Amino acid sequence: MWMTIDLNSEIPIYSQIRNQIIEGIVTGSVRTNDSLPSVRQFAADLGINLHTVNKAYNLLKQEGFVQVHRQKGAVVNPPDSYRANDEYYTNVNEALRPIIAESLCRGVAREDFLNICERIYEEYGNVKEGDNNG
Amino acid sequence: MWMTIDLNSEIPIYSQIRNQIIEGIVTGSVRTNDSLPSVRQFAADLGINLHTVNKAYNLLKQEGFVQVHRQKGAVVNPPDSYRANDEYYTNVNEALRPIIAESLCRGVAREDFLNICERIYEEYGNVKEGDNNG
Amino acid sequence: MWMTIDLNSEIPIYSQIRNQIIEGIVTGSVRTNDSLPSVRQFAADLGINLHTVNKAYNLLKQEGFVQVHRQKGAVVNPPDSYRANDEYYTNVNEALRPIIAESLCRGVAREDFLNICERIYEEYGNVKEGDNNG
Amino acid sequence: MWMTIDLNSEIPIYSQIRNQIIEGIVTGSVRTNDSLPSVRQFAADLGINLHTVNKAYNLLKQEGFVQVHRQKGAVVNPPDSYRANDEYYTNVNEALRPIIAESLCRGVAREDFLNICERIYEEYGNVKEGDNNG
DNA sequence: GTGGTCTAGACCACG
DNA sequence: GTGGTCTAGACCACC
Repeated sequence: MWMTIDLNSEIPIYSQIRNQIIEGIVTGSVRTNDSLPSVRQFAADLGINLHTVNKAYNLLKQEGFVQVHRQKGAVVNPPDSYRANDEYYTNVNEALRPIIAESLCRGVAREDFLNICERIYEEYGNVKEGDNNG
Repeated sequence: MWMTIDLNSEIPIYSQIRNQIIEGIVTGSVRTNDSLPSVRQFAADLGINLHTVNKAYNLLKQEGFVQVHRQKGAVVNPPDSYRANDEYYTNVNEALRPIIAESLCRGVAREDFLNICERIYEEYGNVKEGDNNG
Repeated sequence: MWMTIDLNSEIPIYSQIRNQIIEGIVTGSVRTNDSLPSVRQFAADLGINLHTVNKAYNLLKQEGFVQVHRQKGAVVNPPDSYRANDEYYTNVNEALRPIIAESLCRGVAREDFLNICERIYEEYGNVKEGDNNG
Repeated sequence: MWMTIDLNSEIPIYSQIRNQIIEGIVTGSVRTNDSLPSVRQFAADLGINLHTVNKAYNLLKQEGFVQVHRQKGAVVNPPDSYRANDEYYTNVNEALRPIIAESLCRGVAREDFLNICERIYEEYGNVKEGDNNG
């Protein structure tokens, strides 16, 4: 499967998995109703422990991205299940504020910062609201 | 000192300290050549462990924001010491990518995301490159 | 047959089947001496595994609700076969205690909780003792 | 600590822990801002694995009952953090419906069922809304 | 000292 | 075969 894990990263492995699955949803390589690989399969492929994959899946479940199924494993929810809500906007704000503060502090112009964001958006192919899957 | 620590936050206390000192540099409440409070003083004021403040200072030192003198304690460097470099741009990109991916996934339009960023910039008073302190 | 299975529910499918058959007895859509569908038939109708239906039937048998014949399949017992006994009262108590504890904890007034119960009773049409079937 | 674990119960150990801590909040033996025992300590006391206790604490955290702290461990939230909301009422309904259906089916009169509930309420000392702690 | 992460391996419930 | 639970033991981050 399309995924690279950096065992030496500060980011926990389960977060890396979670992030890349979300990326997959954005880029269209993971679609609504797709089943993710079984925890055992995926763990074997990535060379990590099955519990680590399981934790990633449970995190995605808790965030509304997937539903965990007895037989089919983790199945990707339709986009409506994880539409941005107030809680999410709060979280984004809290995540962005220190990043932006540091950028300002380091002398990065607002335009430059916004350009970085735009470039990332373009990487993801300018997916628009509602087009990401389904 | 102007600082609020949330002991219940998921963000480590030393990161909260580091973030707020950077915010202070951005807003001008912390200036070049200012001495930060001594670790003992600061720890006592915040009601936290001395080692925690020390860790925050060492992080800031490592990132170029301050210099640690034996006598004067942690002293804020001039802006040139921590101008954005390639390494920083790499880090910002890595930090932003999963945030933007999740926003896309959750159906947040690019314009909305950029507006959130702009609003944070305005909170910081539209500080421009080079104006932040000194 | 009148039954909806939620494959995504946390409740095991065999429990869902068992619950809905009990509901059927309460509402009168399943009567004493009725034969339940054959495991094969039922499994095919619901699009699930044959073993799952079998497990539900065995559970119902063990609880006294049905009898399993070789020919007629699962046949609904008369109400006397599954009248509440001490064991049942013990079970109900054990099931209700954590639910009530949590309600209290979350600030739900006793009257509100009892009203919820009453409303469910009314959904089931105020069936009275002994009137449920037969 | 006041807690009894039944290793042979169908109810997972982590659920038993979670239930009894909620009971503790209701009866007043666990109060707002109390720290629960450390996962290691508690696991040793109960003769179970530390991860099992950890899972219980994380469940309580997710449900709003506690906050997990780096130093103080799991700290009980004020009642406002876990006031009943619409989601909770939905869950209660779903939990009660099969219990009530079975009671009806087994010939338990509505009054008897409500009496069972009342008796449990009295076990918990007729705690009223808002009186449970704080 | 605390909890968080990860590994390894077992058994069970589910279908 | 799947995920869920539990155990055992390791290392690390935090304070």
